[in-house]
Amino acid sequence: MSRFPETNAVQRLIDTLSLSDQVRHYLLDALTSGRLRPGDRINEAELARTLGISRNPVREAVSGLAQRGFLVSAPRRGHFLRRFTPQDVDDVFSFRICVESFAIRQALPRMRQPDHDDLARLVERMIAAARAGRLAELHQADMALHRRICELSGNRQTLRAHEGIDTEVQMLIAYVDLEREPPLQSALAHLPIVEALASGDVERSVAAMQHHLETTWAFVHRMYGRSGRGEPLVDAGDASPSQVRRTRG
Amino acid sequence: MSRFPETNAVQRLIDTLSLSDQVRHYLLDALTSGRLRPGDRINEAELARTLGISRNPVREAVSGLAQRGFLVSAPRRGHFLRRFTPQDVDDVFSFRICVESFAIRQALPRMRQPDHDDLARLVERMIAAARAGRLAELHQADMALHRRICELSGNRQTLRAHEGIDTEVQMLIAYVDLEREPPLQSALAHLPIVEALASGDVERSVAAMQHHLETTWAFVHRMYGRSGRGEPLVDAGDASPSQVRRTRG
DNA sequence: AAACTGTCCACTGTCTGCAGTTTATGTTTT
DNA sequence: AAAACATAAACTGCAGACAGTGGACAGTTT
Repeated sequence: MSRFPETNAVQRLIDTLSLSDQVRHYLLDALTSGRLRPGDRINEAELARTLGISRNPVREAVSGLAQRGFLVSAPRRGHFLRRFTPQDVDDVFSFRICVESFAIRQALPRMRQPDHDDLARLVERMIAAARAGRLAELHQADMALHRRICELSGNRQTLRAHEGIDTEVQMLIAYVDLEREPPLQSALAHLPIVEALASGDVERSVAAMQHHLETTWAFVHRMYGRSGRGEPLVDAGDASPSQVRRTRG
Repeated sequence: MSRFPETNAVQRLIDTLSLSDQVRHYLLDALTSGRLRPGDRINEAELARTLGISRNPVREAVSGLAQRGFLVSAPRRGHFLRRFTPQDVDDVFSFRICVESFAIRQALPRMRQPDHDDLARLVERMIAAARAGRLAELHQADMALHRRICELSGNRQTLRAHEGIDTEVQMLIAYVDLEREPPLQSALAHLPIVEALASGDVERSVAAMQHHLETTWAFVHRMYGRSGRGEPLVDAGDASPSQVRRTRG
């Protein structure tokens, strides 16, 4: 089939071309970057016009994101970015602790020196970025670290679940002016995890991870706790208070 | 708004109308029932003709299922039902143990007497179905029980994750003539879980659940272990050995 | 003034059609 | 006869168009 050695790489690039895929990434970026805010409606026709394409690829992307729970859809009315309640924060972070702890348990026995070095380098990058005030890079390395651990677990289910959680977390913090941990502190918070992993102590590693995630959780929770003690900021989709339903599998 | 009490039910029926949704359910059923077998191709046009609709709703459904990982897509070549390796079995079941254990931890403190009664009734139904040889009902109650526990956790992330796992498990066992646990034994295996929950002992409940899932895991694993010790039966999508890629978020 | 009814507009859900690829078939060449 | 090639069929990806529904607004009624 492929006579040219570089065909695979080229092929992959070409594959990425599918318009639906591009739209999906475009939308995911809009969601996680805060350009799209909770409750916002997604206008298929307008988006298609903006991107200079037809509505079909747009619909496929949007429909997929709805199936995955990142958008809520109201039949015949459109798709909306979810709204988040304090409970959503708790659900996401408690589940995240569950998943990433499990990832560590599966990853650690499989890790070799190069893997540990990898993680160490990521933390160094975080610290350097924090010192230099490059917040975007800090954030990026942060995500990469957590993701890497899930990859190292070798468990595709875990990795897949983490991807979903990761997206949710980014959506949660995207549109609030988050009262964040100080950058350097945030970067340093990952040191104990990587060190514990390097020592080979599973329980210590899990504990370190849990502690770190609980700290982050607390920061995010504080934001959502403000506008109403436990009461829903707005329940998913105020656009149609009674019958908005999440597209389910 | 609604003066008529049954309006909600009616509304739900009307909402269900979307063709994409219907196709999605149709396909999910085909996947989990074994009517579609791993490696099988999904022919959009043919499916559309069969259902008497156009290709658009079909594409939306298929695309969504691919994004959720239930299908693999090969650009310009089509969508295929995943193939499964022994590792997939291990990944799914180990992760399932992680998720359902977590569900119990969150659910138990929230459970009230009616909830315990609910679960007890489900187990009774399983036992009755097993004794009567109604395997379909047994299987259905089994799934309902596990799902109910995730619901009782009150954690939407957990429930969502469980839905994905549940689908994967059904796909895993759908097309193999599974060497199953004897029906009655399978039904009775759930008793310790529900009893432990009723006693309020979290650790005992978790242990019971883990034991049960490990037993099931072993049965499924045995099937996949046969055709090659650890070697992939076939890796995802032999249709295009080199460049099948999973549609990712 | 408040509630109700009817009309208009925007948008979703779906269909048909077309272009470019991939796969299958048949033919030629060695 | 097997392999390579050429041609035809089939399918995916995308575009454009249409019908039906929901929502907003204005006019009307009580």
